[in-house]
Amino acid sequence: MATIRDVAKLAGVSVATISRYLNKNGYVNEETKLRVEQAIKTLQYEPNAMARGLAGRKTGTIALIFPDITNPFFAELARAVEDVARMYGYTVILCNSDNQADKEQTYIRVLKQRYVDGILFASYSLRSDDVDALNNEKIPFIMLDRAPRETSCTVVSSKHLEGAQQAVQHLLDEGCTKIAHIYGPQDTVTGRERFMGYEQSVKHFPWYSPSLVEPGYFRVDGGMEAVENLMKRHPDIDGIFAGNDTMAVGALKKLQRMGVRVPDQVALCGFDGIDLTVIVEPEITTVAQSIYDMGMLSTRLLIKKIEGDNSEHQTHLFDVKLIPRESTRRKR
Amino acid sequence: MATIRDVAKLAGVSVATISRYLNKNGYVNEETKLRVEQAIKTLQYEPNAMARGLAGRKTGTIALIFPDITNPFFAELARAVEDVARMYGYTVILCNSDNQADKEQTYIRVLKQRYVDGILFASYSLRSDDVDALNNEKIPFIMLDRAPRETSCTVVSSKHLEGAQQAVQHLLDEGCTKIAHIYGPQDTVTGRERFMGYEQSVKHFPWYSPSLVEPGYFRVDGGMEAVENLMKRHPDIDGIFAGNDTMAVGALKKLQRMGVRVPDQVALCGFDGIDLTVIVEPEITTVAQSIYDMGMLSTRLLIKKIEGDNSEHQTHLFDVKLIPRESTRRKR
DNA sequence: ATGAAATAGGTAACCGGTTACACATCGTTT
DNA sequence: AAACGATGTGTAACCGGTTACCTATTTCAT
Repeated sequence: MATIRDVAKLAGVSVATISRYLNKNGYVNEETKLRVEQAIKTLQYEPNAMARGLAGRKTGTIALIFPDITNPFFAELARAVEDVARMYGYTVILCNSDNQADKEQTYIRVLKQRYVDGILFASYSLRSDDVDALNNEKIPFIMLDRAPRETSCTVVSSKHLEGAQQAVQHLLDEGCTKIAHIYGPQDTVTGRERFMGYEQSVKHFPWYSPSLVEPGYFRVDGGMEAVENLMKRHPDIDGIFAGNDTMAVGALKKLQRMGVRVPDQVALCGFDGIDLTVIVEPEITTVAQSIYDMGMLSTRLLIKKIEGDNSEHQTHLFDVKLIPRESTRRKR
Repeated sequence: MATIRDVAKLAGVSVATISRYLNKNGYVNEETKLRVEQAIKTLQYEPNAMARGLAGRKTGTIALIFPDITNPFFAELARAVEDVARMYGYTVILCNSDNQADKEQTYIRVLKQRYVDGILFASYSLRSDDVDALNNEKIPFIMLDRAPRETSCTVVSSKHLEGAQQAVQHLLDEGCTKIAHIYGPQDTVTGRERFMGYEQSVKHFPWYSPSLVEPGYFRVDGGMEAVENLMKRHPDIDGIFAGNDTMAVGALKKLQRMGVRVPDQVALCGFDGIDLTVIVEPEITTVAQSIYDMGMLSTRLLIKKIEGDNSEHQTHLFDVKLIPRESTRRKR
């Protein structure tokens, strides 16, 4: 591999000039520029990222930490992040924390050691002192869907509470008279807010009971298990709001296995808007988030921060949109 | 951030000793070791990965390049790779090439610049001269499922041809009398070999016709489109072998939309063994690969290579296993 | 007693970039 | 004509590690 000094020698200039040319800062004569370009080409010179990182403290890398690579939600998010990052010349390191706080911590350590320029958190084990620590280290980061303490970092999220209320209202509108909820991890804002939205929408009904909720851990198998327990306790449930789509898919699966007709006997609504919901039959009604847009915006914000934007921490809340599909289309 | 020299000063030794302690090479006295540990702790010292990479040419990073992050097959593969890498102290950079050759090339360039210790290719745009180039650069790599030229690199793959034949045989056993094939990209070994397996198994039947195959691009929507075209041309098809599971899922979806009963009217078999096949109803028969094991083995092989194993290039072929499910269970 | 081997640790060059600072030239302003 | 700013380029220190090479002491077999 050729080094910058080889190029300098061949072009008959000093390394500083090459560096200036590469980074487009400082003055370089037009003719010199041509000679440098020629030298770079003949030597097939590629600047060494390690040396660059070491000397300049910029690596052109951002990391996305997310909790579950098998959840299509994060797959889509990752694509958005990658697309934008690529556009700005950054590389993305995808880090799957597998919902384990220690993995997440390891990643943070490793990423700091590697001088990533910024971090996007779509994972949630982070406590507010972790956030403070990151702030102290001055490493730019953005939280997706989680805000341990609102003002201390920039957050990109959706209107989860509102969405959950829309979902429940939709089920009510379709004539459901006893609606259960499969909730996600309560140490996540997403899981918590959607739960709250459900609770607020149904608590004043006479049929409401705290035994109408079951955890589903944001996973397919969790959704299946939850349905089983719910239907055992309340065979007369006629509507289920699942805290995310993967759980909704699991719920549907289990309902079908139990011989419960969807939507006739039980109407089902999910949350997120991933493609999985239109792959199954019947297609599942869901509260769609603008996943790709969230990914794009957060990446843009992060890159801005990296490149010196010092504006205040902001919170961006995306609208959500209920998409009615077959799983809630009931004959009245 | 504390540096190695700070630690050296505090511990009252030279940087070489710290380095020796950190890398566990060379001799370090027990007492000295304790002082060093103490110093590291009080300074909260973390070695700088950039400097390490630059000086030692080892970064403790491996990259996994794959074509489609939305395909659960690669999600599972990625988890296996990550798990093993973690075990050996390596970090994984996940690179989603989105099936675009240029993205793949960009990644290779970027990864080389960043001194990744090794690369795992589950993507396939690589031509044999690319492979030669990698070999020349002496950067360890392993191909998953693709072997441009068998002897020039280590390959981990499955018995695709055999699996495809098993799939077709299974459909025949279940009484199918006209079997179509939805094939994957023909510039992939996987797509090609499964196609060949199908072709070899059916070409001697009187009902066989080249118009019984359609491309599905390994994607859900591709599978849907393919089914539409196939059924238009041959309404009497009673069996479909899809070249992978995502296409099979798409096929099922379309068949259901078209009012075709699965498996009664058309039996359906996929390939890969991803969880999606048991989420849909009916559950889809598939030829399962040992995805996780393939990921584990290839990562182990890669790390071995990185750590100096110079044995010959080998080809590891995993067995596949037909898993009969409802989508092919026919009343006879 | 002696020399080889094992143990312990220091010095300084090096990895391949970036950049502060110095210096030179040239056109423009006053 | 002197002063100044813009342009163009080189020198060398520095980023934070690794490691080759060297020195010194201890252990141990002969």
